[in-house]
Amino acid sequence: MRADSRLSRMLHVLIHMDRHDGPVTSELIARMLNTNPVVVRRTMAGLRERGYLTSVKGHGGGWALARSLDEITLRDVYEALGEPTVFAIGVADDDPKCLVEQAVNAAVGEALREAEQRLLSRFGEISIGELARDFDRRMAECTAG
Amino acid sequence: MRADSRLSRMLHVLIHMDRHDGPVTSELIARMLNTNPVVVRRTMAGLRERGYLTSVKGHGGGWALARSLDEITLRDVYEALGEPTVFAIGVADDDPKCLVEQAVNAAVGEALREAEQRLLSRFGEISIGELARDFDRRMAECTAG
DNA sequence: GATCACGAAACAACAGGAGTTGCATAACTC
DNA sequence: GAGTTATGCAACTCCTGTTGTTTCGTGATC
Repeated sequence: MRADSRLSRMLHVLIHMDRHDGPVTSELIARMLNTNPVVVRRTMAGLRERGYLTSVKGHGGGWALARSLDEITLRDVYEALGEPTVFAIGVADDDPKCLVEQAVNAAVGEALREAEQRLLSRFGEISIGELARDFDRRMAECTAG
Repeated sequence: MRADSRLSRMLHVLIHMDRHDGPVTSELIARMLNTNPVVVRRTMAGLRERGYLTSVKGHGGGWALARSLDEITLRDVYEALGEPTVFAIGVADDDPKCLVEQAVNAAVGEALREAEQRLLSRFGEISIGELARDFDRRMAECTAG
C-alpha cells in the first residue's frame, strides 16, 4: 500500500505557516508539498474543524494558524485527520469461531494494540513547536557551516 | 487498504499443523483459512524457504512442520513472509531538500522506527509454541465450562 | 462585475494483499 | 503407463484507501 503521508505533510505545512505572514493559499501550500490545491483543502479541512486553522475565501484569503504551534501535538494532528489506520498488518478475523485463531488474535492483537498505544502516546508528547525549534537548529547549523 | 493478515494466518495454520498427523494439503489449509489453495501456497512458500516447513508433491503429499513450534517465533514468521510493511502511515519524502520537512521526518520517522522496533522485538519474544499452549488453556476452559 | 480563493462532488491513478484460473510437473496408485 | 493427487508458477482480476485531477458553486475583495 502507498503510505499515508498526511500527518507528515500537515506538520510540514503548519511549521511553514508559522514562519509566514498573512494567509497562505492552497495553491502555495500545494507547491510546497508537491501536490495540488484540492488535496491540500481536503487534508486541511479536519484541522480547521478542530480549530487549529482558519480558512478565508476570496481575494487575499487562504489558510492561517489559529493556535500556537506549542499548543498542538502530533497526536492532535493525527486525530484531526480522522485517526488514520496505523498498521498495514492485522488479524484475519476480528471475532473468529476457531479457538486456535482466537489464541493467535489474542497475542498478535495485543502486541499491535500496545505498539499503537505507545506510538500515539509518543505523538502526544511532541508539540509541533518543538519540531519548529529543531528546524531552527538545523537552519543555524546550515548557515553556520 | 485491506490489512495484511498473512502473519496471523500463518500462525493459525502452523498451530493446526502441529496438532495434525501427516501432511496437510493446501486445499485443507485453504478451507481452514476461508481462502483458496493458491493463496496458501504463495504465502507458505517463504516459510518453506526458511526451513520451517516442507512441502511434498503428488499423491499423499502436502505441507508438514520441519521444526518444533517452540523453535519458531512470531518474528521468524514475519521475516519469512518477507518483512511486510508494518505501518500504513509514513513520511512524504524519505530524503527531502526542505529543512522543515527534514525536521518533521526526524521526529515522525524516529517515532515510527522506535514503535516498529518494539513491535518486532515483542514478536521475537513470543514463540508459536506459547500460542499453542494458550490455545490448550482456552480449549480446557471451553470443555470444562 | 471581474478576479481570487475556498468548498464540494465525481472520477481516475496507483499500490499491495487477496482471489482466481490455467497449465506444468512430480509422485503415488492401479 | 495411464489416471489421480498435489504442489509450483504465471497471469490475470478484485478490493480498498490515499493521492491526483477536473469541474462547478460560492463568497470576498478590488
